Amino acid sequence: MERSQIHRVSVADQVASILRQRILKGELRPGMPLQEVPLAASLGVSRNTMREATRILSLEGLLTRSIHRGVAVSQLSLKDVQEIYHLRRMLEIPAVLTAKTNNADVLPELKNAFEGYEQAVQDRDWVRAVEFDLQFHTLLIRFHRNRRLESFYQKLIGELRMGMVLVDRGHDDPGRLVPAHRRLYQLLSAGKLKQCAALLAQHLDDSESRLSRIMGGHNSGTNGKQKI
Amino acid sequence: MERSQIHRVSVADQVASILRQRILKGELRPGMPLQEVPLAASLGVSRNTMREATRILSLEGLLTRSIHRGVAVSQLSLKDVQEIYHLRRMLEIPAVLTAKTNNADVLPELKNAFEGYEQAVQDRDWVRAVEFDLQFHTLLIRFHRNRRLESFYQKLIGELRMGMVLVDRGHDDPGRLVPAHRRLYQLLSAGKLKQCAALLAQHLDDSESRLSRIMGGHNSGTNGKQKI
DNA sequence: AGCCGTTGAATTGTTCAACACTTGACAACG
DNA sequence: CGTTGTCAAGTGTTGAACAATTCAACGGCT
Repeated sequence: MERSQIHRVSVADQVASILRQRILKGELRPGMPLQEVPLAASLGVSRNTMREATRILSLEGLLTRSIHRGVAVSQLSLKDVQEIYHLRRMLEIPAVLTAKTNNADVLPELKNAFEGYEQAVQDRDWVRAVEFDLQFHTLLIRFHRNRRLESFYQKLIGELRMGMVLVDRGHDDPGRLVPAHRRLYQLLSAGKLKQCAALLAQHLDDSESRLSRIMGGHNSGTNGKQKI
Repeated sequence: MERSQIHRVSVADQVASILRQRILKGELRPGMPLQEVPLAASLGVSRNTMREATRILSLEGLLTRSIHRGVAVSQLSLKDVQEIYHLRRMLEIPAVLTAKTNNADVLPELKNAFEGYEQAVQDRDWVRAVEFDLQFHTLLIRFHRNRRLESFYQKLIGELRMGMVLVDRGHDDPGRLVPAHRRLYQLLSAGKLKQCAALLAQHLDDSESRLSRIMGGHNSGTNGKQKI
């Protein structure tokens, strides 16, 4: 009868979590404005609490504040995507290269992640697929054994998810880059780190060009407004 | 008569800036608890606004929230220092290695930074010295040309400053690692990137061991309490 | 004396209502 | 047709209140 932490979280944090999930699942689309009063009322919290929640999410990059104009779900530009992938390359590739010894605990989780990915793709559940995809890469970062880096990386990934979820709903045959994960895992567990890093670099390039192609394609199709 | 941005910042943001400065200057020492009501009153703002400000700073890592127990200025542990220096190495060294072409605009700023550093050390103004020291390294990061990375790095540096300012007040002959900056600049502007990277690695090692030695030394001397 | 439950003040978490300020749209006006 | 004034809607900020929780002090108990 010991709970590691006895559910001691403030309401503001819970509200932030709820909104975060909604954004990451694509329920709240990029560009969509959020009004304090109705939103607070719909969740049964006060306006001040809602403001604290939006403050949290805006510092995470998921919401964009514009003074006296309200908050809106952030919109990724192509430049943002470039920037984020630049960072992913910079962080993930060294991660697998330093993975030689201390991977005993991470490997099973990696396996679980790519298997869940494959399953989700089979089920045509794109939201879950994206989730597993990015969880796999987050696990790679764990090789660095650095909490701050991990939380920074997860912030990045959160921003990406926003963009990914809403394009994957379309078509664009996702799951084409599924087998890469399995192969990455195999190379990693075999200790072939340089090969793994090379494949990862290519995989990231694929992923980036795929995402930015779609985003550039019908940019105005997903959301015409650029404001806020 | 065009101001790029016409002073449009919320009170909460301004309060956060003020507190941030006080923390970074060492006026508010690590471990020190901050009470909402007196603090809000002293700055002439309401409690809610003060709460938004502390929310901001806690997400930056400068303050630590403990539910129903209040906020306190964060305290760096030795493990934190290790973690941050690990990241600094991971980010700064590749930065100088990729600095070959696009350094025209950064170099003058670098020069300005290390000259300001030398001046501050001559004046025995440790706060300013630390500021210039870390500004120099922040400029190195700029070689990556990545806004998100820069703001992440600055968050890291903010945490370090907290720890540095309060140990430098002591003795420990700061300024011993002054000449390194000048030399780094010279190597950089001469295009000797590999030498520069090597020196930088050594410089970071020096800096880390110096800081952690002092922190480990009279840990209980600077602040006995470990709570919150 | 030492242990344990209770009490109560102090502080934070949250709500609520009010007002000031800004924005954006619309209509009146030249 | 463009400019200007007006106005509603929404955010920014305040102040006061109440609920929930912590912490230390108190007092009874063995």
